[in-house]
Amino acid sequence: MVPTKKHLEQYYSYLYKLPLFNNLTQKELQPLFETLQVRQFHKNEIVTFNSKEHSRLYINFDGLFKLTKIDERGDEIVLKIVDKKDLVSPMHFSPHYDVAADFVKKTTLFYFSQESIAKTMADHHQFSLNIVQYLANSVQSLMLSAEVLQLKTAKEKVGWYLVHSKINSTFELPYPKSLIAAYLGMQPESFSRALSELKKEGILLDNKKIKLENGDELCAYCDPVIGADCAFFKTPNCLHS
Amino acid sequence: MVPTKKHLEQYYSYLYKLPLFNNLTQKELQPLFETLQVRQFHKNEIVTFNSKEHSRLYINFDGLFKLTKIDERGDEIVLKIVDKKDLVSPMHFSPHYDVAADFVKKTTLFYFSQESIAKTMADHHQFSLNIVQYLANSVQSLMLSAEVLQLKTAKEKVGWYLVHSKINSTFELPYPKSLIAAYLGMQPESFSRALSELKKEGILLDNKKIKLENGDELCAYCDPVIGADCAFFKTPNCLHS
DNA sequence: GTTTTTTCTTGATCTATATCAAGGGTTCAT
DNA sequence: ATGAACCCTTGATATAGATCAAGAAAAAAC
Repeated sequence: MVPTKKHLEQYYSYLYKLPLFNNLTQKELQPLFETLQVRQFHKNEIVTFNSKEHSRLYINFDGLFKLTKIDERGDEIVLKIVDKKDLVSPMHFSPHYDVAADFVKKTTLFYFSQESIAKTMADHHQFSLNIVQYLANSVQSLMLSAEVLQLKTAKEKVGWYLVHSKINSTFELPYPKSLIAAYLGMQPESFSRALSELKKEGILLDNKKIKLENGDELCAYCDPVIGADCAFFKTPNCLHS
Repeated sequence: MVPTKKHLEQYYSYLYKLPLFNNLTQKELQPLFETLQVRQFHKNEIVTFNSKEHSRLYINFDGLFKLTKIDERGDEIVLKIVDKKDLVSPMHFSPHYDVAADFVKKTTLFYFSQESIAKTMADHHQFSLNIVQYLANSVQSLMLSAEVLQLKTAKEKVGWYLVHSKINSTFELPYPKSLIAAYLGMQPESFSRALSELKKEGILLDNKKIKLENGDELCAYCDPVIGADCAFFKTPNCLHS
């Protein structure tokens, strides 16, 4: 899909603000931006992202999808919830690896071809650094997920997710509970039961809004990486001080 | 530790062959190699790798260790088994993330400071590309681990690991069973029981050597990424054909 | 080559979470 | 407003793998 001129200006200013393009000027980015492509996916569509047909870098402009793997039995893991401004780069996968993009909402993705990205990396060292930063963040968040999924109990997983929501998105659960449950590697029933356990500790979920009795109940479920973005990080009240 | 001149030559030719330095000449690498540092760790030593004190890129020259996270209860996950020639780059972690390096054998690590690496990336675009490749591989192998750990049963996990060993290391289990069990997120007892299940399918482990009755019994546990390195990949006998 | 230590196996039991089943809320379309 | 999906919750039951315990085998130390 080729976007209209009018939209393009709007798209460029959206892109320009993304961390991927940090410390690069509009002028430097212009040649890359001119290769921008746009594609829409409808709700419930499922697309296989492999490096053969999707040797690209995708940016979620608007919408929501999950990156998943499904096995022969139909069991699924959610590798990543891809919200607005998030990236996915099948261009970095090996030719034999693939994941499914499962669209939760109607979604508009931007993408750049592997060649455009490679050229921009060659022309602007800063862009290479940004790509490295993006991949390093991906590595770290996958390591953190592995830790959460393997070591935490159901209640701890849910508590941990609520801390994230508290710190990032102003006390609100950003997605349906069943999506979060899948991301945490548990069944919706277990998620629900974990929530009722947390209620006993003064942590209440009222129509997706997190309500706390004292305000510090979630600190027990925090980790230092997400904690660093908390207003109370390393104050006497914080566990990571 | 400053290595002697005699050792240095040997070290350089070792390094030069690593994928990290693909498509770079000895001459291009010389300035980086001159900043090489070496450190030894003894068996059972545990070191916290965080980006504050370990803002470096480590290369395992000789020995074996595991990258782990341990929680308050003492439960551990193994994020990666780091064998000879493998890399770990705490320099890419956020300042608040850390992992433990738990040395299984006496180990000699090489390392380069973040500054040396950054300079080499700036001077040689190819080196940036190699760093990107290394991180992309890390992302992919973490995604694959997540899949294996979450979706597979104990027996399938062990079968999957045996396929790896079969394809990479000539039918031999490279590490103690308890280490592999930990890497697969299971107890040694469960590993042992899984092995006896596999025995019924004609898959026998005789003193770390994998013995198969017909030769194709492990194919059921293969994945396409590791499968691509198998001699029979995409032949009629292969499940991924 | 014998002892000591570590690793592995096997059996009995326990437990957290999955699964199955059914009812209660919300949201959306008409 | 009313019905139809869909999502969530709660209860009963099942189960894979953990834990506990003890013995066997292998490796390391002397």
